Amino acid sequence: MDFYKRMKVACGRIPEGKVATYGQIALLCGKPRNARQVGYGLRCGLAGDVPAHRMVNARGVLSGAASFEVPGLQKMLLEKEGIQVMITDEGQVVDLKKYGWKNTLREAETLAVEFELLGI
DNA sequence: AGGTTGACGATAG
DNA sequence: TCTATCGCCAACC
Repeated sequence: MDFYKRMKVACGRIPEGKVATYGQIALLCGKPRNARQVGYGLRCGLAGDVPAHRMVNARGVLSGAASFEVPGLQKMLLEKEGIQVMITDEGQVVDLKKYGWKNTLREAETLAVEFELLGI
């Protein structure tokens, strides 16, 4: 199984105006304990052209903001999609209750079938 | 081959 | 709720 190829597909499913967590994507990719690899894959561009700005950690923090080309770019992209980004002592944060992607079990299953079909 | 790193996450206290 | 600590694992020295 090619984790990073799966990542590319899974990340592509995150709806505009929503954000997903690293752990959530790892789970969708069939490797629930590989949250760190999701971040690694994005940082190194191993997942190709994906909407990396929609990725936050489990607390809603834009933990990868510093890795974007321009400082503040991730925040800007999110706000352009209607997502409110707050500034707290933890840094730039979004409200997961409001903007977190709540994928259905059906979506997860569909994704799994697709991976099988693609042989990844 | 073995130690370190890190866009993470869960849990105990 | 906040902190400390531990588990995790592919990459990269």
